[in-house]
Amino acid sequence: MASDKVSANLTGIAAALGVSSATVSNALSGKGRVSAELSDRIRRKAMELGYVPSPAARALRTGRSGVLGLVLADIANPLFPQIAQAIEKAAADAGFGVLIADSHGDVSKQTEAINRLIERGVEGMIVIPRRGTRIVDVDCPVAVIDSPSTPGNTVAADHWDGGLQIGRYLAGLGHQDVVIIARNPDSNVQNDRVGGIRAGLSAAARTETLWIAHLEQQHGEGCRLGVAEKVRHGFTAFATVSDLHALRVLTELQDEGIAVPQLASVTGFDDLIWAPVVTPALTTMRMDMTRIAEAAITALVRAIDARDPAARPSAGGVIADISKVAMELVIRRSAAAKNKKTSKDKILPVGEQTS
Amino acid sequence: MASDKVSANLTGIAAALGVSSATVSNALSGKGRVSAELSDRIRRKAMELGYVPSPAARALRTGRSGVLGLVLADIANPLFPQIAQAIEKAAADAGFGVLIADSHGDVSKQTEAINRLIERGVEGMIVIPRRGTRIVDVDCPVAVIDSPSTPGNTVAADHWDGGLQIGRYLAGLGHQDVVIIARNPDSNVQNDRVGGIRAGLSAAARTETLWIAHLEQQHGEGCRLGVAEKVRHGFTAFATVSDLHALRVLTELQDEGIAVPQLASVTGFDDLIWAPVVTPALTTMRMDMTRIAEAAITALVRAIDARDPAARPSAGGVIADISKVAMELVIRRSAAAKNKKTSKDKILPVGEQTS
DNA sequence: CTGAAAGCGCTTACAG
DNA sequence: CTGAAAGCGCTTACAG
Repeated sequence: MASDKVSANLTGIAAALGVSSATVSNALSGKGRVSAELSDRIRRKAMELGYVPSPAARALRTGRSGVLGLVLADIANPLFPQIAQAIEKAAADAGFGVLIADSHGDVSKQTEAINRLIERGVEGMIVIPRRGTRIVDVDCPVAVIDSPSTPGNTVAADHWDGGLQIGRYLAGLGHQDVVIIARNPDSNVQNDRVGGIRAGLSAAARTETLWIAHLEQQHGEGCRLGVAEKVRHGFTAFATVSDLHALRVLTELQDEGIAVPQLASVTGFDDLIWAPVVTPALTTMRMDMTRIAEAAITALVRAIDARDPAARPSAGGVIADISKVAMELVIRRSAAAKNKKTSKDKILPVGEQTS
Repeated sequence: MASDKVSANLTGIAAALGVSSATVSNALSGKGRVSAELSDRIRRKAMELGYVPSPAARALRTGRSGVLGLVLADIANPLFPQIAQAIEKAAADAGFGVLIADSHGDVSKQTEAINRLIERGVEGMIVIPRRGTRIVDVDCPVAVIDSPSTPGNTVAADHWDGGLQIGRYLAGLGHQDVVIIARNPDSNVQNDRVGGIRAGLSAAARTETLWIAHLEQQHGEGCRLGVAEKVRHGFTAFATVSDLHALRVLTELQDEGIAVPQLASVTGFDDLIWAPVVTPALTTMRMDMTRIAEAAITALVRAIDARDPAARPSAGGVIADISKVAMELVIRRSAAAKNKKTSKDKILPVGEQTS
């Protein structure tokens, strides 16, 4: 019964067995300096007493807490679940726990959040920074996940290439008039995606970029995007930089009686949770969060291990690997060939071709 | 410059000032046993040396890590961002850090996740359990956030009442034929919401409940829900148990040319990120995550503090407070009075009345 | 008001 | 193969 347990520690196990705590430690850590027979007895006794090593004592002794920090500009980001899940998994696989800190999109709080994490003894941190912020001068290794265009970036999806793939896909479907939709021109990620989309369309294509932040500044949050109007002006496709925008475009179009994808194609980005379940299901770009998280954690752990323990324990700095992870096109039904009435239940073959 | 710092510790500060480390400790912790003048000098020196207390040493000495665990059935849940953000904030305000653990929806991994957290020295944990799971026998205080109908629940939104409010609202709008949509009949949260909705509708109402899990079992994930068919059979409203389902219903209806809310009303739950930006914006129920998180953290911290430090340090157990936090109806445009063509840009007055 | 000392639970050279 | 000892950096009675 759990209630019979006494707080077992190394000393307790040692005493119960009449051996030294050093031996117990060696046996349990499996460094092989203890005879197999004694090791066995020690392990059994540890089990029996429900021994859990004290992380505090171990951390104090070794100087390693086994904990990483995850700093997010805004936890409420719809992509956050995927990110957090992937980071947590990669960290756990590398033997680390992860402490979260939310900077609530506020630059000054980002610094606060970073400091809180340091005060809790993290050995390194992953930062997904707020647009335009630069992370410097943190007293521990830092891996930044942002966009390859961000200085000091460590890993990122290849957002530009993702845009390129979408642009080419749309071009391949015959679209020549496309509206590109993003939120904020200050975001490197969004700019990369927009640039890629433009580059992927045919050179002769007519293109127009809508920045939602600008629209909302004039008409208030959640305002209409005026996409039906664009269709009337001959645009046949809407390439957005996020599934959230794609959804907004899709429902606005449908609400105005414009059939998707028959009369207008819509594409998103990120393969967010609703992308596969809306009607029509969204064609989108997916990033491999698992690989991104693994790359970030690998770089971080390498930096942590490289730190000379004899030197300043606080040796920090941003890891600049600038490695890019490819994005993958997910073809569903919200984008179709221009001017071709498509059967609703048929998935179009991909006619991919360069502009 | 950061690079000039030597790992400053209490002893270092003490040595630099020619005082004892006990005095430095007392001065810095502000317990007031040190003269104001000396305290000042100590604080200045600490600042100058960039002193950061060692969390490991403090934890080892005091037996308190200052860290809480957050265990989620599935981080990929769209509600997770709100939850994590609120928990992180409430924990930080109470002086705790939060370590995350994802059980990936898997029951056995939930136990693993809990153990990992304990091995990292958390003083208590918040668990948002997988459907139907019961948390028992954890060696530290546990606060469960689930549904008030879940045994061992600590705090929860009042899901049943939320359903009741939606049901009454729809009844007030004149809806007599409503389809209730949920995913999984094993979920207490979903059952509470469904039960509440039914109770809120007029006794004479015709009601039908669609379980998405059943549909998908037959027709595959992301299959059509067949809502247009329901409209043809005289149903005028779709009360769903999540904005994700509401979105699915909305787009399917729109895709089939059925105008929302003119021909069919749709309601959701949780006020997820897209609820305000789709067209028409979703009428939904919002839960006050901040209050839920605060209640959970408060109960948890109380339990942690109540633990007799002289007794088993592992004294655990699930806190059963069963407190309920009211949900709030968010009226937007996706639900409207039955048979009344509404101007698209007008928000309907609430005609709330009991069945 | 200030200090000397013990001890939290580990790990790691170093001896034997 | 096993053990005695030191020490990680703090906090906390206890003396003075």
